[in-house]
Amino acid sequence: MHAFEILGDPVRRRIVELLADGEGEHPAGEVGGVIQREFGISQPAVSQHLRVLRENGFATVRKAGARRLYTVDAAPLQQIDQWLGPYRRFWNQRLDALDVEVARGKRARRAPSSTPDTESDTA
Amino acid sequence: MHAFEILGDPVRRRIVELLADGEGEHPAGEVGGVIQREFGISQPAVSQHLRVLRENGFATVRKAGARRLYTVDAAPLQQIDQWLGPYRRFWNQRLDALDVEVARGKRARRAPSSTPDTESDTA
DNA sequence: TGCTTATATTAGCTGTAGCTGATATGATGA
DNA sequence: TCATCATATCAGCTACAGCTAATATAAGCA
Repeated sequence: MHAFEILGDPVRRRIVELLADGEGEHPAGEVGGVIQREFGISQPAVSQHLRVLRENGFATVRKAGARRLYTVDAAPLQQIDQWLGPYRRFWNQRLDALDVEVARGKRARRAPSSTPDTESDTA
Repeated sequence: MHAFEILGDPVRRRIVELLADGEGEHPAGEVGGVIQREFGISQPAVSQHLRVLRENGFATVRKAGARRLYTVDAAPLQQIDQWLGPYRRFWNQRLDALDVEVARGKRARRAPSSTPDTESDTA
């Protein structure tokens, strides 16, 4: 199941956001409570979404007594980030021309930028 | 309809890839042919996917005689890129810790993040 | 004019994702 | 040992995404 498909669901997207909020682990109930309030869905529904996230590498669980502590795993997100790679040129080429220095955070020491593009396609 | 949902479908994902391949415009039939071969679906199916992409800002069309020339529009992709923003720390901090010096080519001495949580939950 | 080519639209079918209610599992405290 | 949390699982329902076959639209060509 592709990462995009997983995040296609707004509930799962929100769960990932909640899991990534703050550092470290979040008990299922904590996240679940928020989701149930925000989306008006039942506890099993949330649990099923958590399962999908688990089974697809978006989260890992650890048992702590009766609780299940969830941690977000960013690997699939990074995968999306990589898929996005080739398309960045579409909005980067504008930035390049206009204000690459500003975008970088004024860290330009000198302005040598002799080779701004590694591959110049002449297509 | 959220960008993730659009790209959740493998056919649409592939269409976006094909549209972004090379520079500029692609006739519907060209893309459609590839898709039909790769996925074994009908022409209307492709056309419907193209419609979804159109209506959600992933592509624009121009009529050229009997042809429809499609161009990818990266705006929704950029939106995803932005959504991804907060999660980059997960794979960037590893880079930071491990080989930021290698990557940057010089030694960057970072102060340890003394305030990890900006907002304490008082809700 | 009519045939063909390129593409879109429509109507209708079907599989399945996501939901709920009920229930299982297992830790916890009295 | 039992009642009670915390969470997961299961069975079954339903809406809808994506498909196809048929057809519409419109341009190109003889």
